Amino acid sequence: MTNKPTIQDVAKKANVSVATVSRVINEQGGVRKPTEERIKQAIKELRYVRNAVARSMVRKETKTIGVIIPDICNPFFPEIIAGIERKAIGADYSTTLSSSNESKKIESKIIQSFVERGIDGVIITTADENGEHLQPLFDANIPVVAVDRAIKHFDVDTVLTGNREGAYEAVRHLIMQKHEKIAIIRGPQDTTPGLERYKGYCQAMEEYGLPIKEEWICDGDFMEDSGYELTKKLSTCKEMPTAIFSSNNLMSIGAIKALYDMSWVLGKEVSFVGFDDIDIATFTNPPLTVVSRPMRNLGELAFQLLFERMKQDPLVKNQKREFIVTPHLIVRQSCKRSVY
Amino acid sequence: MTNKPTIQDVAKKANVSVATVSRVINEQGGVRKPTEERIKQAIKELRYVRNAVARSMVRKETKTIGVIIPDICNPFFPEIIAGIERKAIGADYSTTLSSSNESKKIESKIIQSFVERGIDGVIITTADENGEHLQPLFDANIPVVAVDRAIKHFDVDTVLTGNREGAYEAVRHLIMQKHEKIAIIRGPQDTTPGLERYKGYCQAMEEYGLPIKEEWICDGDFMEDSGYELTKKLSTCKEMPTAIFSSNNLMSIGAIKALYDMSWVLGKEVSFVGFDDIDIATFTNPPLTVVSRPMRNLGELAFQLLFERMKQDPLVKNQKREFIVTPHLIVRQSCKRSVY
DNA sequence: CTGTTAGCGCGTTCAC
DNA sequence: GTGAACGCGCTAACAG
Repeated sequence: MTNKPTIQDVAKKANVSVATVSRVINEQGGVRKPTEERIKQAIKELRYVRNAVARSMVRKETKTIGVIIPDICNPFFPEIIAGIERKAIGADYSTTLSSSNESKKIESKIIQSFVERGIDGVIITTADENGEHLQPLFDANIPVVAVDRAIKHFDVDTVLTGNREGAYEAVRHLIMQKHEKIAIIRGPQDTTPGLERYKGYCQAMEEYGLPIKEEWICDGDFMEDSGYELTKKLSTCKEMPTAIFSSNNLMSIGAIKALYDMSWVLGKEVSFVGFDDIDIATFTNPPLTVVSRPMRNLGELAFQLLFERMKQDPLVKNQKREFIVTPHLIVRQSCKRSVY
Repeated sequence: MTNKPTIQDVAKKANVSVATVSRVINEQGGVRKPTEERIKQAIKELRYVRNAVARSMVRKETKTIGVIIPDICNPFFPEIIAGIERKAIGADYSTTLSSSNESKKIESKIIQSFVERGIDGVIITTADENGEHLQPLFDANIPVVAVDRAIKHFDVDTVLTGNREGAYEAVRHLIMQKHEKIAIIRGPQDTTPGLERYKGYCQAMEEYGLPIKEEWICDGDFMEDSGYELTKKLSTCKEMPTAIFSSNNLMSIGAIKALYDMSWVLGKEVSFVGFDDIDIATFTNPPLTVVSRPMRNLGELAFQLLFERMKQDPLVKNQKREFIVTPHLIVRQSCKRSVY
């Protein structure tokens, strides 16, 4: 960032004023053809590139959006990001990405940095759904879209999945296979996905008059290790479950690993359904039945909503919008009830 | 980004000059305690946050680095990114991420946008190793670090993996299991990883005096589908290979899927080693032997190198540095030579 | 210790 | 059609 030619240099070289150069740079028209050519020539010769910082300064926009996610290594999020970026690049926005590692504190810092930088909008899967820590964003009047997890403290556009329905369908599927003793590995109950998926589980169980033993309810943290540990724990139940519902992808991986390690035979001694599809699903024996959702679409939708906000589309003013994308069950073979 | 209080407002409220406010904001010292307190109070009351754009304008740095990768949905890259971000956040840098989708054209656009935005440095896994399209970065004097793929046209710090050694070890391992007919699913030969891994394969084969049939050499594009298709193709060889070496993670997944679909029995009719570890590796039957590498470290190292460049550390001036991180073989069971 | 002021590079009136 | 000049918010001399 040194000695870069400025609009001044171009103006001088082309024998015009900076105003005229600015006009052709921004394609505002109203410049005679020959002048324009001269300017373009100068730009090329000088290798001039416009300075977005200075431009942001006067325009009061950075054409940049911030994205905050809790864990970039969970394959769910790269898909979301890919969706966001796809749309963003089309709208000529850059994407600044940060991972909070599920820490509210880190998230606050990221937010601070975002508002300092004058980001135009934020898409966030928050580490803390209370959301008071998003205050600075609202102070600065920066539009926010929540993805996958809601935000309680503020009214923001939100893109969620049908968590409850998805979980309900999954458990119902288990029940249809004559399962009655179904355990759940829950996610954090202070997150929308964690709680709603649990509710879906309960709903299905209740609807079919099935009892829910306390020992079948395990609390995980959406990470692989907890899936592993909790599955081991489930194997020690006084009343052994014949099926397990796992609340997310990473915990499913852990769970399956545990099953293998304990020789608790999948699809024979115990059935399994997980929320979110995973690579390993078709490699286990039998393949895993899972709840799947169009992740890339979630990201695209999120950007779309944010974009409208950033443009201050009058149509969407003052109304919180909530989109719930419907997931669907991919039935493979891990739920068949066989001999027990 | 509207009506935000400025340093002026704070100055007025605290009855001092902007210079003094600037001093406390930047913790430069030389301000009497009571004045400082008054200013801090004003900042709090006004909810003032400093404007990084204006600051960048005069400081001529944005405290932002740009990261370009070819495919965010390849789990290899999120790990890299996690490593970069970890270090970056510690050094108080933000990270702007963009995915090129392996397109040189898109990559050029991203680069253009980066230099316009006055990014301080770039970490890139380029879609085109020739690298002429990186010219604008050098025009603008922006330091660059290449990760995983080299850049030919310019001398830049580079972080690579021991691709050849890794592949060599993998193939050698196969040979030690008495395999002689070993096929390779190659990556693009105009990429360092693609080419070097192929060289490692050749080296091992030659060293042990094993012939390489042309039909055993398949050209993939590092994506899952090509792994799938090429494995199918391999099954039609006149002289069937007894082992396959796959050049990357995604192609490995495709390959294994193909094996399953064709009932070409893994670990029995055909052995397998892949470059890069993958989730599914421990779920296949038998589990997959793979070449593994410390991806997060690659990212951390890359940032470290870039950081030194950005600080213009005189120690590193004018020398291109190249780091090669050694991979290692994780031996599982997919290579045992059994009955054929 | 604190204040004044000159830019940083650009977009935008408002004249010409 | 084109140009001159102001100001965006801040930092960095330089004065006091």
